[in-house]
Amino acid sequence: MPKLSSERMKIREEVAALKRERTLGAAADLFYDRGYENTTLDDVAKHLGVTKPFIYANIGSKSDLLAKICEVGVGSSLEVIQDVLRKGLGPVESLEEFAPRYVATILKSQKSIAIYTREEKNLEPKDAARLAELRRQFVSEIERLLRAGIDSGAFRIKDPRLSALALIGAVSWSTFWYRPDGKKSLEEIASGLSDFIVGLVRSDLETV
Amino acid sequence: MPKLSSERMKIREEVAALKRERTLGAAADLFYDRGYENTTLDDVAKHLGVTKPFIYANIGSKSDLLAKICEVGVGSSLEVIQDVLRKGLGPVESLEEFAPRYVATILKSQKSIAIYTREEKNLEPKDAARLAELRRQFVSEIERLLRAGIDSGAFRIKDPRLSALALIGAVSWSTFWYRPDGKKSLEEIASGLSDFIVGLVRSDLETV
DNA sequence: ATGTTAATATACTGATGAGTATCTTTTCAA
DNA sequence: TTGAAAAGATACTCATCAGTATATTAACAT
Repeated sequence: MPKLSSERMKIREEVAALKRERTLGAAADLFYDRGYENTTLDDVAKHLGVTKPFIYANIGSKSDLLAKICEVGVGSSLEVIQDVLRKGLGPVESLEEFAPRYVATILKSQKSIAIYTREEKNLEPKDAARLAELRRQFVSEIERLLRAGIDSGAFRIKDPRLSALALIGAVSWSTFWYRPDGKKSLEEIASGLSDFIVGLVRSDLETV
Repeated sequence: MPKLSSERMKIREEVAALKRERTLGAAADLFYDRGYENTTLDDVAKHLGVTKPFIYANIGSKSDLLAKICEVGVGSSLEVIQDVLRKGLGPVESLEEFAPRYVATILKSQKSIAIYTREEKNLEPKDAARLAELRRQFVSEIERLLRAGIDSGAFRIKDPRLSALALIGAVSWSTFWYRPDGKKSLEEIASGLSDFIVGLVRSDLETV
């Protein structure tokens, strides 16, 4: 193996990253439109203008591809809540910062979330377990936020866990009906859904 | 073909119905646990103690099986909202009657709804279109109910369509986390989620 | 320039599973 | 009882793909 300058290494890595990104993008488009089992690796390769071994060399097996696509959405959702909680704001402020960012993140990673929801059973058990753990963490952070709001009297809800699941459901479900080219813009939906959520739990609002 | 008495016909039909019901049940269990593509018709037949031609004779192809399973949940949800609206109650009363019945229906047809959500891409286009139309009708009935409540000033929400989708999402999402053998009973969840929904839209409640 | 290695394509294999043709058993009317 | 038809099992076919061994081309260090 020839020694490479760090400059060249950098380019190599960037090229590799680009290939992975494009491959994941093409695969996500196809998995989203047709479903995982109705998409062959040859289809994905064709859409990239390459052939199957290209995918195996750069990403790995079909289920590796799926796992990497699924990770995007859960991963970024978790980052949002953790980032908000890290600031140590009060429950109302936290929720008001979290809600619009969360909805926007979900809509932006629409395909990833939809694919994860639909195709979880096609993940390798190892990947499924890893992602389920991320999801579990996410739910439990939201629950923690809601509990704090209940304790402080700022939220009108009773059951923090059930409310967390309902809230997550209301938002996650949007990945099935949202169309980027629809009447409402991403921003309008994010703001509408987010008002809905905030109004949902806050006890001091008459109309949202 | 020998002429059969109507009595005998009745038994025949009941037997056929029983076979279909059992077959759909076994298939739903397997599709729910492993996913559609990870379940073979031989698996389904094995769980029924029969062989593949039994399924073809009584139901049809694998995707017919899927379509019939998916229809259960959407169908019964639609029935609930239509039944409630038929009574011509006010928006608040309608919502209060609808919510708990809807959640209970969804939880009872959990597998059907989860399978439909996950496996829609594996339906024949014809079946997919038919079921999508049922779903569209359902959303639009809920939207109508919410709009009535907004017009009468009883509901705190602004956008009836977005709220309908959020509400449906909050409930439908439960099919992914609900476990019949979990801590909370179906009734507890139905009541909790339903209070959440009602409190969500009503403007005259302090705490739900 | 040139030899070496990395990247990618071509062309294959092997397993799988939906759907079916055919054989066998059960049911039941007369 | 019997024979015809309905129900179902056995045993196949045939297409599809994930994954890979091998051949080819491109990149690049010296």
